[in-house]
Amino acid sequence: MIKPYVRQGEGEEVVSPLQWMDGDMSSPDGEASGSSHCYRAGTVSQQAREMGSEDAEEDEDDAEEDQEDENESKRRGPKKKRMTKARQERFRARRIKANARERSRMHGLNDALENLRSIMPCHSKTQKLSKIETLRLARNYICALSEALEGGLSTESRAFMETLCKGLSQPTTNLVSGCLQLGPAPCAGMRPEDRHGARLPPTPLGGMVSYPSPGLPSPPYGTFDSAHLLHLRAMKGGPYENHSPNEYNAGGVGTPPYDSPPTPPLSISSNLVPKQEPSPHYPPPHHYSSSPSNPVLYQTPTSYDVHLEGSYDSYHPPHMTRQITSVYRD
DNA sequence: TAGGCCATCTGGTCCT
DNA sequence: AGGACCAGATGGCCTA
Repeated sequence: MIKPYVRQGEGEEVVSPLQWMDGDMSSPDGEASGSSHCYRAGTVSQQAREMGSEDAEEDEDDAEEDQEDENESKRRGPKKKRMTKARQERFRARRIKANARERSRMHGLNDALENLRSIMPCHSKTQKLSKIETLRLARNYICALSEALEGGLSTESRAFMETLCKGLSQPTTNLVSGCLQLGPAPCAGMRPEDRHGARLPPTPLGGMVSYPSPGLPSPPYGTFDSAHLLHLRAMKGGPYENHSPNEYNAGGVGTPPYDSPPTPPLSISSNLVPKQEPSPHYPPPHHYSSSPSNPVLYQTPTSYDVHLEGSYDSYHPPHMTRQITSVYRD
């Protein structure tokens, strides 16, 4: 497999297809580029045609121009300028510059996104939030903090976490709840009766009632940066009452509808406790599907749920080992 | 192997 | 003319 370029940061020079396409038309590693790899096959071959040798170009230009003149006379708009070699070179140089600018622009965008990630309440170096999830979580975070500021939401309440998790994918929800050392928030479409484990009595939201699972280690999802919330801890918390499921969607802002299901109480008292040693086999996989209208959405009950509300010491899915290991190194 | 995520290239549009 | 921004296309990588 020929790579036309490598990503930056890997110690190799970035080579654009346009650069190696020029000259002898061989790829950076010396292979002929004819069939094995064209970065954008159609475009490259088209450009190869445009940038062919001057002799061939002259002949073709003459022939093509005759035909083009016929078409041109029927066509409206400005006549297309002939691509002289000088124009082609200018075009190519401009294109290369534009590509470089676009690259750096996207790098800037990614840097900004990385900055955003770093101030998210959930931060994991290994299980990095995707771009879309970062934006969703950021939006939720702002909403949740706004509610907290207005006094309607305790930062320690489960509702706070639910607000954080609105519209997030199940893996991200797990990450957030893991950081908060909560069980995963139940997803829309998931019936309460599908959740295994003991039925627990309702808890006053915002209270510190805890239903700890015996020996429940904190999942290695990442770290919940409690410093983000410290300044809010002194604020009055309160029941999370007037929160309609779709209020955040009123402005048509992206996040899919979230039907808040009845939420079984879980331990929410530990979001500010020191990080515990995580289990090396956490989390087990969740099944989720997504659709354009509702990306998070369906979670089949798994043994994970059993473990969350009971003991999950015995759950060691071997196929998760790699992910867990990497997170564990975090 | 399919699907998600990502980086990059590219052409179009708008603006200066 | 050239830069910024955008969206579509493409292919690589990773994970379930």
